[in-house]
Amino acid sequence: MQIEKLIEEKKIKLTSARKELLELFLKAQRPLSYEDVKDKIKMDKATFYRNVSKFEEESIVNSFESNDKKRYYGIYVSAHAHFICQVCSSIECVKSITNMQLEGYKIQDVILKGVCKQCNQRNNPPSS
Amino acid sequence: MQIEKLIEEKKIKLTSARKELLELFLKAQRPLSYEDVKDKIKMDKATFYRNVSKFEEESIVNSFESNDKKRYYGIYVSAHAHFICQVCSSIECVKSITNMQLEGYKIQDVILKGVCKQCNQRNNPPSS
DNA sequence: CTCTATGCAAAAACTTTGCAGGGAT
DNA sequence: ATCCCTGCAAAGTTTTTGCATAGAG
Repeated sequence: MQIEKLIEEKKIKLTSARKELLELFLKAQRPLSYEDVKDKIKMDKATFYRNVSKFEEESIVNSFESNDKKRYYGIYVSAHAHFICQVCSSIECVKSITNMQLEGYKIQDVILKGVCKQCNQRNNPPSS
Repeated sequence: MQIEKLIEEKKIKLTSARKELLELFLKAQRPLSYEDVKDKIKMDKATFYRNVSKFEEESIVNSFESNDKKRYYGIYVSAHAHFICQVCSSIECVKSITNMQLEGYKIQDVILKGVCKQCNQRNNPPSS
């Protein structure tokens, strides 16, 4: 199974808390905050933060802050952008922006901020 | 002068605190956190946060979080990306990535995360 | 003069740390 | 059996709010 593989190659133990957490991240298909996670599974905040921190060290997940002040974590997918709507705070994965390059730099994550399709249409309906 | 123009068109008062703050943002040429600001000018945190929040409402500045947990604020410049190094936490403005577009979305800011030139070279020297 | 902005202090929100007990290898 | 992980509680950090005073238009 995918999760065992993710962990086994790294030097950390696969505990049941970690398994639950990674399963959730895989299922979610979008980055999650501690608040999101604790609504789904019973897990102490210390355990959550210590584990995502460990996962980040091992490059299993990456994270970023939204405009709602919370940090969001998700399974690391290279060349995969996230769009954060400044109006409704929704987060979407954007697959079309993949091969961005900057000479000499290593780009690990791309975050786009702005107004999402829905909010955009709500404020500027196509008929106007 | 630039600052009076920025403010006068908006519906907020130009106080001396706001003037100092905007001058600092203009001079800095990079986004600043409250910690950066209070090292340069004497300003209470409440005043800082209330003002940058007001500036954001008026689209005078925009903001984002770094990986150091702090929020950074700067004069709003459209189509202007920021690169945040995950190793040294430095922030750089990237002018070469300007015309990114996503059908139906309004992109207001682009944040790139990764490893900057300097840290990249330190870990993978060109000679190796 | 009126209404908004400021500074201080206290509170809030999110994240981290210390410690004792529990679980994986 | 050992060493890392977990949960709880307490502390830490950054940001927000309440209130009385000061300042801008």
